[in-house]
Amino acid sequence: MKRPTLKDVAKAASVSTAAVSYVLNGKHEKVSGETLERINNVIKSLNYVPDYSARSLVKNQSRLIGIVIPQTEKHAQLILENPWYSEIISGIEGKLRKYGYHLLLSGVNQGESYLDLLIQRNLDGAIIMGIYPEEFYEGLKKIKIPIVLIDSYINDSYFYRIGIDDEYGGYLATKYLIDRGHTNIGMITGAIRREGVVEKRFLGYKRAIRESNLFYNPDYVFEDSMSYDHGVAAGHRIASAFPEITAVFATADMIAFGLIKSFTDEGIRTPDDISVIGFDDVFMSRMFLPPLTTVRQDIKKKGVIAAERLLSLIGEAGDDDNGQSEDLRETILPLEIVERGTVIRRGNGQSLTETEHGRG
Amino acid sequence: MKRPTLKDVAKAASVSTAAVSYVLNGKHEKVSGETLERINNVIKSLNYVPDYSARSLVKNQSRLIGIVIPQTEKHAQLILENPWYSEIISGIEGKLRKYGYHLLLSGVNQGESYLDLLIQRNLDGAIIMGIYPEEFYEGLKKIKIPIVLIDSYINDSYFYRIGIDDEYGGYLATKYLIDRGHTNIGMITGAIRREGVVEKRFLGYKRAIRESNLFYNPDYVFEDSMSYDHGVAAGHRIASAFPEITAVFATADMIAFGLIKSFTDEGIRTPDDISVIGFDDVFMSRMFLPPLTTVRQDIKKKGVIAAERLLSLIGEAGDDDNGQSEDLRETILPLEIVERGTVIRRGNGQSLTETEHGRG
DNA sequence: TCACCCTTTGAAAACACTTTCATAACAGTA
DNA sequence: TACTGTTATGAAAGTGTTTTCAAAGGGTGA
Repeated sequence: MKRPTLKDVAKAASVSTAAVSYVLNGKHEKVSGETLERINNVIKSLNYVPDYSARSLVKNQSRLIGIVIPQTEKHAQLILENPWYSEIISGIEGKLRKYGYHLLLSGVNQGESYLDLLIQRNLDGAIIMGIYPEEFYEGLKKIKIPIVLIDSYINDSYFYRIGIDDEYGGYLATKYLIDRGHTNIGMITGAIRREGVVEKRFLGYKRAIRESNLFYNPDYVFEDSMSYDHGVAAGHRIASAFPEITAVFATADMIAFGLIKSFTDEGIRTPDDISVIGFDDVFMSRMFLPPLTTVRQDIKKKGVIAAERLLSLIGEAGDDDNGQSEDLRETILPLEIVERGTVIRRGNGQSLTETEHGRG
Repeated sequence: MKRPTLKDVAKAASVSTAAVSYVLNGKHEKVSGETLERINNVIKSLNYVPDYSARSLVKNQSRLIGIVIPQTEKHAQLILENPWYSEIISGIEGKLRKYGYHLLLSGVNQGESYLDLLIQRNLDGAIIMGIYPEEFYEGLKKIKIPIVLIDSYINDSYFYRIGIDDEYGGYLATKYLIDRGHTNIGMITGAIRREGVVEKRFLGYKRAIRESNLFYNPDYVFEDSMSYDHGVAAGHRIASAFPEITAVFATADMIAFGLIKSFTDEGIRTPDDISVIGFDDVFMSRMFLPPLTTVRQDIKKKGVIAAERLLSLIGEAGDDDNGQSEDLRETILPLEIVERGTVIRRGNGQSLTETEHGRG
């Protein structure tokens, strides 16, 4: 009752293993119609399924795609808690499975051992999220495997990248607040790292402020982590130390949720007392109360496109590229502001002349 | 510049491949200290990493664990959007990686092809979430692979199960509302399927009602899907057709969010006008405004335990079981109500005598 | 010095496939 | 009938490991 092998099938159909292999791989031109049918019958009756390990060994490809998710050092746990990742993975998985590829999901801290994994498991490609040390990317290049980077600003034409214009996003959000009469605008954000998305959004924030001839106050940017908790902490800090701030740009929706929560606890109402704009438009942003005004990117689509790009690199023609050969190295997805309930026009009310520089 | 193989290492160290294999697999007793060192040096200098495909082929094990996530038929997309899954996967991944296992994540619809995958890829085990057709489980049993079922009520001692007492959870939630003076209690839920968690929670709901000598009204249970959207729809329906309902039990936090949202849109305040209790305590429940009162289960722990159980089944002693050999086939995790801001005692206020049977 | 035993080593088979290449079979043509 | 060309088939080599088993090596005791 052992699992049948290709050899068993060959014997039962009284053909060579080569013939069986041919039909398994759809090389029908190598096999006559009659034997084809015979072999197929045996396969079915024996319940034969090919062994990927063996196949992988000889073909040197695994039909496995690696997905890399950054992992906090503290918790040694995936950042999956951030719904952003869930959404993008959902997009990736859907596409990949359609083409017979499977997902190898790994949390990665500093890149370290992932390179070995890539080699050991013969991965056919990888989709990488997050920012890692220089050496990681160098290692990636050495292993000659198709790589798609999501939200990375690594300036190396070796890699294929899917992203958004984060600088513009930051600008958009900030400008949106400025246009609504806000002049003291805080920014709450994760770590501003060299060439990371956050840095770009920060740049956009500053550009909007300067362009409008407002004063850029470094004290108004609260940098820590892309987390709910940071939002909470920053919210309390703003409430107690910066009453003049009337609007904040959170560089992630999760941060915005934390902000609003702590504002609420402090008795500051959103948007009546302070406006908040987020970034991402994760699934739950529209569920939040009040629904979050935010800079929307199509997260799931990002995943789908990343998967398509990878497939086409592997040679599976997964790209629904309509002929136009744009520069495939870099795909920038559009951004838009979705207006919901957390931003209000300042000066809309009555008492603002009285307490011009603050919420009171 | 090809990737070095074990054979290359052997040659460079002028030993046989067997010796190299021994040190790779930590069989140090087979290799003298001197050669051990020499081999290790060569491995390092050649940057050698073993090929899992080959190893897998001969050892007939892959160090790969399958994770099965149910998938909606419509969207052919993972249900990852539900943060519940993200959290549990996060728990699983953390544990498994520590032991050198990797995660193969798949969305599965009706079970169909997953059985083949299990065989093809030589998976060492699988963790299965969701409910599938009978044949799927039959197939699972035939392939003799360690399987851990999460939240399943399949009554078959072949499988190892991790879950909670859903009936009790439903009872707990409903009783909590009853104890706070509510008598007309709605239940909003996903599909009540044979032997599913939802059915159990439903049973608990009914038990609590009967036990308190209240009238069980089938019209008060809104069955559709475990989704935010269903919550929204049900909320509107309750607002327009069932003004006498003063509290609802949502069998998933996601549903509760939808409910509260639609109540808000209808001008019904939570908890002042209607109380809502959820189930799960997903990460975002405490972030919600108002923070959601809910039946808490430790989702991440569920994942960790599932992983541990699987590891110990595989023989990796991943179980931190402190000696007691309870019935490992079934692990029931505790449940507790976390009181936050969405349930209020009825009759607490003043006007309730006036409009005794309704919100007004 | 020899026999014996224990440790260390290496040759080779096995794992389940793919693919190349040679051959067999066959029909068609001169 | 012999030759050519085409197609269908199968033998065998190769893929990178693990593991068994036999042999070599080295020490010990007599």
